[in-house]
Amino acid sequence: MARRERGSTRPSGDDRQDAILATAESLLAHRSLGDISIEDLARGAGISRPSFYSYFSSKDEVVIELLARVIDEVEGALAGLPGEVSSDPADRWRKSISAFVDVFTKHEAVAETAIAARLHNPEIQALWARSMQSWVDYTTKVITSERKRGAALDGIPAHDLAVALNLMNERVLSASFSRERPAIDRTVVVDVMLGIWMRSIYGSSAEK
Amino acid sequence: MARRERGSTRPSGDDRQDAILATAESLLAHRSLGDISIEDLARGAGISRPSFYSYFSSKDEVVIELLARVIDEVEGALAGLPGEVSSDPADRWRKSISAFVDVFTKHEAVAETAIAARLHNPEIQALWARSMQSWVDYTTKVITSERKRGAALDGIPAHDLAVALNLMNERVLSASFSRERPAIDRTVVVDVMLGIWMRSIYGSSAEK
DNA sequence: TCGTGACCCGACATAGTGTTGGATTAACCG
DNA sequence: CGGTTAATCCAACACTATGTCGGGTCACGA
Repeated sequence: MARRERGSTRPSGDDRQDAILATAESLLAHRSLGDISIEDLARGAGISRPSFYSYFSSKDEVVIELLARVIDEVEGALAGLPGEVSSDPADRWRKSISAFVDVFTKHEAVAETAIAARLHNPEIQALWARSMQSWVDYTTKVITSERKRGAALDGIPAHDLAVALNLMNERVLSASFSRERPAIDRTVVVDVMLGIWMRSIYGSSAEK
Repeated sequence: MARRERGSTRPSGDDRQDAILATAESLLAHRSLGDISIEDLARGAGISRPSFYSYFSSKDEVVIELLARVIDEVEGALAGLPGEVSSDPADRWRKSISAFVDVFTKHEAVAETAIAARLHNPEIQALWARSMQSWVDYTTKVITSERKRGAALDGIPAHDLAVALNLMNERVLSASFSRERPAIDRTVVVDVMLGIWMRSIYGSSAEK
């Protein structure tokens, strides 16, 4: 909000802003936010450090803008998911978990940066929370409808279950991508997560 | 490593080091590591800022020492857990999850700080990883033995399952304690986690 | 009492952030 | 086509925090 107060006679304004964002995303692929100075971002965009502040008031504001764009994509990905249960529940859940994984993969650097930066920045925290909330709401809705038709187990409140499973995905993916240890190999990570989702939601009967 | 090079004629040396650690832990209860300066730690321990460097080479070194002490406690907690299956599996898993939760709760500030600081410090990352690895190894061992006696489901590799469940606990607890949203209420968080563990390991038959 | 050495801190060097005010330049218009 | 305007730029400054160095200080043992 209020990230530029210049007028708009000159044509170069928005281009410069985009250049900063592009520089940030490309630098974040190789270094952490803390290792990138505002000077680096300014130089990358072809402007001086003070001029940076005409476009963003801090490094975090840049991350916020990058994250905001990813979140728009998240909302889109969710809208593309089936609202009703298809013939094969496992297939449906795999699709939605894969959608989550796809967003995470495609914007790996931004996601990792946001996860780290939210710890000291309430605004980033709020944005990330909004994104997670979208997934949780969707998950809760589907679990509830599966329970209504008698396919899914009761016992754990649907919302709590949805929160735990989505937080698990966030953490497990983060560990897999950043090659921490312990972690799950990238090649099987979706299968493992899906397995836990199926058993937690439906019980053992749902195993493949 | 090599965190003090003074000799040891004067008696005050180790006391000062402990004073720094105590100051750090108490300040971390209210502020994040980034909001605490070395000056704050030195003042709290009754020494000047330069003298701080006689005991620790950076703020992170202080965190490492605090975390190392917590980890010693973790190893102790694990040793106190039953190695064999008791009459009621759910009860046994509740005990081990509670042990994890207890450590996390008791050293909440250190745990949260370490989780945040590991993102930019490989040594903290390694220490935390070692702690998680302990839990994962224990979990893997128990799952395997439960499978051998035919009580637990096959399907997901035991190690992968153990990693995912332990990472879930880490993330879910962290969210509950720091009052993020979405999160699970503290009063039910153990029940929710236990429910997912039981269903993932045993299937629906294990529900209470 | 004096020497020794561990310990302490004043003062410095460095690096990054955020701000300011005057110079610069493009667009517009009379 | 030169003059006015206003957006844009950056050199230089102020501030904060980190990490370092070297000389001063104090307790102890001889």
